[in-house]
Order: sequence, then C-alpha cells, then structure tokens
Amino acid sequence: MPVRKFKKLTRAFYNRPTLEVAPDLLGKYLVYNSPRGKLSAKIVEVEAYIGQDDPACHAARGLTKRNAVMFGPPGVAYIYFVYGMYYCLNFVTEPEGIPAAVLLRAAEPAEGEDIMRQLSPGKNGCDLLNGPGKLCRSFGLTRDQNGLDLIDDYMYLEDRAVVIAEIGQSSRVGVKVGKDRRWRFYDRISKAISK
DNA sequence: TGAATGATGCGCT
DNA sequence: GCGCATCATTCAT
Repeated sequence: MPVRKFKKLTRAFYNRPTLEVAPDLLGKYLVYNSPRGKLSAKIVEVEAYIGQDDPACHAARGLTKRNAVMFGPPGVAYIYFVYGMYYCLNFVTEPEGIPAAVLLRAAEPAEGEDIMRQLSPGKNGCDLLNGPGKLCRSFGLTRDQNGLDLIDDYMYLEDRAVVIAEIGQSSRVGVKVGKDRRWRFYDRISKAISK
C-alpha cells in the first residue's frame, strides 16, 4: 500500500447533490499521474450542470454517445471536445442514471508545473490553468481520458485540508440558456480565476 | 479594458 | 449546415 499523506476523495463524495459537491470541490487538489509525470493543482473555479431539466447541460436532450458518461456512476471523469480545438474536464456527480457533472474551470498549479509549461508553451503560473480549455491542454487531457474512474490512482482528487475563505457565486460562463441558475462557484481570493 | 473575430472539428437537426 | 460549457489576437475607445 502506498503511503498517502492526504485523503483521496471517495465515490461517496461525488454521490451527492451536485450543488453540494461543486462548492466542496474548491480547495481540493486534482492529481494526475500522467505519462509525462505527476501533475497536481488546487481547484479554484467550478460550474454545475445538472440533469435533463437544465437547458445548458449536455444531457438536456437525453442520452447520446457523447454525454453517456454523465449518465453513469459518480466519481468518473467526463471529458468532451469543443470549439474544434479544446477539451473540458468534468467530474460526474449524483447516483447512476442521473446525468449531472461539475465542470472544472480553473486551478492553481502545484506539482509538475514544468510539465504543464511543456504542454502549453509560453505560459507560466496561473496562466497555465485559468480556463477549462487551457487546463486540459496543460494537463494533457484528451478524449482518451474520458470515462476515467477517479477512485483509481491514475487520476483522482485529494483533500489537503485547504480552507477557502471567500466563495463567490455567479451565473455560468459561456452559456446562453439557464442564466438564472447561478451555478458557478469560485475562490474570490485566487488569482487564477478564468477571464 | 472591452468588444469583435477567426481558428477549428465534431455532434446534432 | 449550424452551433458550441474556448482562447488568442486584433481593433476600438
């Protein structure tokens, strides 16, 4: 058994109402044992997408090949391709059968920043991860990692007992429908918030 | 500092 | 074809 300094989040963490999971994710660490080496980052901005009644959710029009992971068990990575060149990383929430997920929008680099710089040439520090597309590029995440179980050691979330002093809340970025749902949560102190 | 726009490919109508 | 849970660049103020 590997010695763990910090606690890995269990499936029970994700198997809850999405609006409880989303703010809880702030301050947690995303750890990815990538082929290039270990990467980690502190989560500072997320958005919730919940079920078939949420018009901005990919699952609003039912089950498709693309969004199938969201209908599956919680604690799984949902990664999709968008705008012809970017990927976005989500964490599936709620019991199996309920399509919901939390989009990871921004984080602060912790371990493996040199690897992130290789993947995103010309970027440094917070500019490496301050947006969902850039985050996936700097972590080297693609469709290949879609469906990864976050309970395994390949990629997971870790509780390093960080407390977020001020949590902000707002409408979600880049969505045209469902603006009344203020389901974006972010660390007001962080300098790594997306633009 | 903010608005407009092009890059780019895939899934859905 | 159209629209997209984006980003970097350009142009205007």
